This record gives sequence, structure tokens and C-alpha cells, in this order.
Amino acid sequence: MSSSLYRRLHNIFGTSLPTKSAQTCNTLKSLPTKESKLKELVDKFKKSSELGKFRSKQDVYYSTVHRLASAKQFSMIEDILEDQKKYKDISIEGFAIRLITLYGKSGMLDHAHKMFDEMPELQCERTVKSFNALLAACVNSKKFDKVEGVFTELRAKLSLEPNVVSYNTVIKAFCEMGSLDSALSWVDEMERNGLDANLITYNTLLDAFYRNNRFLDGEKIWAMMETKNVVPDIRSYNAKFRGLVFERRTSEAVELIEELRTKGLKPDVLSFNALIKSFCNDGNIEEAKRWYKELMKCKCVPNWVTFTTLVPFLCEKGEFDMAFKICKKIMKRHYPVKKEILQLVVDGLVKESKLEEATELVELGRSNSFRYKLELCSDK
DNA sequence: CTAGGGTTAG
Repeated sequence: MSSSLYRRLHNIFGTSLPTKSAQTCNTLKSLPTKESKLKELVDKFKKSSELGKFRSKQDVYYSTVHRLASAKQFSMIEDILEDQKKYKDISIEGFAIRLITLYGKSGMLDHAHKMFDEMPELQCERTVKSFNALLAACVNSKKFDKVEGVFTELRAKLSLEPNVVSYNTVIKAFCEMGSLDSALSWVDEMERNGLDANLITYNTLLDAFYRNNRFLDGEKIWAMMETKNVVPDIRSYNAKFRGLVFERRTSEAVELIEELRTKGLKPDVLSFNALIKSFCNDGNIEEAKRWYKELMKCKCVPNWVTFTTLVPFLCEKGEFDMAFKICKKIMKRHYPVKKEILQLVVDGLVKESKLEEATELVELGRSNSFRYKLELCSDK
């Protein structure tokens, strides 16, 4: 192998020493730290918030807060969200809900709760929707054990009537805690209050039961749906696929594809991923490949999971050409890719002296890092 | 603008 290719392969996987120029950069220039860059972002965000049009862009709020949360800059999140309370929008419930949701997704449940408590003094009406946003904030912040308390306390104190969404959120919390039987008893509770479980309720339960390897109970939920005339959708089927794959019942998974098709549903990426995984488990590469092709034929988009299940298996079987093709497809969609898997493919291609392909993958890997796009002040 | 359900991880 040429030495320059070798060096490039090692650079991309980070196993070589930093280059001279990088060292110089770090020592002499003292690059702006991540925090100071984010601080800049915070200031820009607060300045932009003065514009009413900016405040209506909720996706910018979500992406900015998400970026700060993944950098663990929680005080910056507090900074930009508390700053929003001075605008008249805060008396619109939808805007307050946005802040509650953002705090919840950032794991800041106390802040979400405080926001909810402050709504009356901010002249903002509270309905069951903001109540539900607070319940969801418990779930999103993974403080699942807080849900029940918030539910009972607020129902008593504010005499808000919970609806299906409220119950579904509580049920989700119990599912996440693995308390599946409590989740079921909340379905009863909800029905005692005159509310019917809907498709979302059932899908939440199906997902939890099959995921916890309680296949027979999953089947019981499925039967309940039928008696209540709730029509399963592709998510219901995908939950069942997970159960079948876990139980290594590959042929039944194949039959399930046929079944959902007769019901007028279309399998999606998750369905195909399940089939691919099942055949990989069985060591059946031909069928795994066939289902990948079927996925492509159905105009589904292979994703991170497709990649992670299929590519290592292809490498194991020495099918580096197909592994290469799939890697290219995935990386062009800018999914962050596990570099250990990429390494397997590159090693295989190098072993087969397919240096051009190996180089191409390495180059793609270099540009594969996730890029954050944000256009602040784009509406000035 | 407004609340609830899917694989990873950003």
C-alpha cells in the first residue's frame, strides 16, 4: 500500500499522531473554545428574539436548545429561555408550551415545572395542553417516576380534566420504567374515566411488551385492539417485528410482511431492518441481501440501523463490494457512522487491493461529521 | 405556532 494512502487511512480513524500544523495551531493561536462559541450563539439568539418573526420560528428554538443541551450548557439554555418571558408571546399558551417542552427535552424538569407554575402571573391561560406538556417534560427528561405525582397533584389542584393524551403520557412513563402491569392498570383507570384507549395507547403498549420480551402479552394487546376496533398501523406491526426477531422466528416475520400488505399497509425502513436483522441472526446472507434490495425497491431510505446491522455481517462474509456500496449510500445522507464498522470495510477493501474504493470511503468519512446549520437573524 | 407513540446518536 502506498504510504500516503496508509497515512490518510490512519488520519481519518484518529490513530496517528496529530500533524505538525495542528499542534502549532493549538499551542500558538489558542483557538476559540467551544464555550465561547456557544456564548456567542446565545447572545445572537437573545438579540434575534427581539424580532417577532424570529420568535415564530420554533425549529430554530429546538435546534439551538438541542445543541446547547448536547454541550451540557444548561445555564445557557436557562439564559435564552428565561429571556423569552419578557415578550408578549408568553401569554399565548402555545409559546409557553414550547418553553416547557424545550426544558423537558433538555432534562431540566424543574425549570419546566417552574415555567408551568408561572403561567398565570404571565397572563397565560393553562389548559390541559400545557398540563400535558409538563407531563411529557417528565418523560422527555427521563424523570419517569415524577409523572404520576404531577398527574394526581395537578388534577386535584387545578381541576383540569385529563384527556387521552394525558393518560398516554402516563402510560408511556410506566412503560419506560418497565412497569408494564402498572401501565395496563392505567389503561383501566382511563377507561373508568370514560376515555377510550386509542392507537397511540396501544402502540405504546405493544412496543413496551415486545421490547421486554413478553411476546404473549403483546399478542393479548393485539387482541384487545381488535375487539375495540382500533386498526393497527405500521408502527403496531413494527413493534411485533421486534418481538418476532427477538424470538428468532424469522419465517413468521416474513409472513407478517405479507399480512400487513394484505391490510393495505406498506412496510417501511423499520420493518425491513427487522427482517434484515433476523436473517443476519440466522447467518443467512443471501436472504439478508435480498431484503436489503427489497427495501431499496420499495423506495425506503436505508438508515443508521440498516447500516449497523448489515455492514458488519457483510464484512464477516467477505462481501466487501456490497458493504462499500451501502456505506457510500449511508454516508452521503450524512448519518454519523460508527468508525469501527467503517474500518472493517476499509480493511477488507485494502486486503483485496481495492485501494480506490478504500480511499473513497476514507474521504467520505472525513466529511461525514455532523454539521450544525443555523441561520440566525435570517429575517432581518 | 400550541400536548401523546419507532431502532442510534447527533
